[in-house]
Amino acid sequence: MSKNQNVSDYKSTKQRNKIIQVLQDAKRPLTAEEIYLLVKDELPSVVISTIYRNMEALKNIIVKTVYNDGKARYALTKEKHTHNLICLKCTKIIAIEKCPLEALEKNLSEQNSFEILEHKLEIYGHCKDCR
Amino acid sequence: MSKNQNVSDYKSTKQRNKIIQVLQDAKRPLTAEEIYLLVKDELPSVVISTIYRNMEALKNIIVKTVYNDGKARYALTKEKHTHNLICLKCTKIIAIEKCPLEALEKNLSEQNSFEILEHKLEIYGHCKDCR
DNA sequence: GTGCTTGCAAAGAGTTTGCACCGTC
DNA sequence: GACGGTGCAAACTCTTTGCAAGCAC
Repeated sequence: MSKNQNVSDYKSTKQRNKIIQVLQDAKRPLTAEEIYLLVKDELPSVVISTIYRNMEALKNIIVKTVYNDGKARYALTKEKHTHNLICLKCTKIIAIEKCPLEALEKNLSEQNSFEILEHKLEIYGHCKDCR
Repeated sequence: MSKNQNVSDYKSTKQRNKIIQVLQDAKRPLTAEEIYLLVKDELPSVVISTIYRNMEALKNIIVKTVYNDGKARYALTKEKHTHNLICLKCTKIIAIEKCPLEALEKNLSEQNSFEILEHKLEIYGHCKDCR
């Protein structure tokens, strides 16, 4: 029944705490390397496998999404569920406030006898500045 | 101005023709390895880099989507635009007939001053047999 | 002290690329 | 015959894993 604020049953380490803080501060999902570089600012000895292992260890509070560039992005699930508009020119990422799928999942689920657990939506195009 | 049925300006080779045929016959997006194995049935000497190079060469008629398992899937764009329900247990893939986003793109585009060129939607959960 | 976590190094998976030969146009 | 396509092998990127030392509880 133990349940800490952030990490439920995991040990609290400098690396883990900083990783969570980096994700909390992030405005958008981050790649493992982006997390690594931000953590490294404060903990220079950290290695990238520590990032990957924590993404696995903390998977209950993290969502992973692989983008079309082949790199996974990670974000805290406690942050509100978002999708992104991704600019193909400048790679800017714009969050969509309201998930457009909530209303549709019930129908999809019933029509296909499929229990929906999660979904991935990314929209690619050109942002205002790059059009 | 030359424009063939399938391949517009590209050379027609045994490998390329078979790759396109495999994609035309496929009921769902295929990984490079799946394409490779199907092509190999008929052309045993084919190598997987030929698949990847053709995915690049034919990118005007192919859509690539990277799933959360880190593998890219490829499908012909001429096939009708689909999204998939992906079972997390048996990895079965069920196509969704009607794109639920068409109706929403206009709003999203206007609200964010974003020119939408393509989108990716995958839904994960448990299929009828795995629930 | 026990067991999870880390750093380091090496291995794996998926994908890309250099090169010489081959086949299409 | 020229040029793009292919097979082969090696390289590259992202991610995962084995191991011994370190740290949290």
